[in-house]
Amino acid sequence: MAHWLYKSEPDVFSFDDLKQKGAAGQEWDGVRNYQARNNMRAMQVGDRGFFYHSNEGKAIVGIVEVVKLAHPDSTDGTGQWECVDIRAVRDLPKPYSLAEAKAEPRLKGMALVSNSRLSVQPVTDEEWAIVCELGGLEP
DNA sequence: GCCAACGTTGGC
DNA sequence: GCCAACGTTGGC
Repeated sequence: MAHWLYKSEPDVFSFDDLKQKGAAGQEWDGVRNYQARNNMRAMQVGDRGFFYHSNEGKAIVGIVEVVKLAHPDSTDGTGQWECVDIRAVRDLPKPYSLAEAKAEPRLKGMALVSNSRLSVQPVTDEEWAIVCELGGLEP
């Protein structure tokens, strides 16, 4: 099962906001970047991902799960943009900051560190395990 | 608030 | 199809 990372400015839409949406989750709309869209097209229902707060917080704060395959973005009039729906699974017990990720040699290749502008990123299994562990989750 | 990095646009 | 100009993102 593949892993992902979603970025959001908490001022606009935070992990708490996603938790409010409950089990049905939230359409991850508004993404207007081809790479990010392609990543979402590759997602399967049940794929887990990290939820990252940009600007304010700058940390991975929670775990999310894909609940609906990529479909046309309802906020898009052109039909060329798609998105998945995601739901909140749980908080990361210890939010894992960008500064920590940058200082962790094993995460040098992580997209969050090396390509910070991509809003929906793939996460390798190894990166997933490292961040979960350092974020205080049981293996 | 500044600016570097990146993606997109549009003229040629 | 190249590339300069522009807009946006996001860290600092």
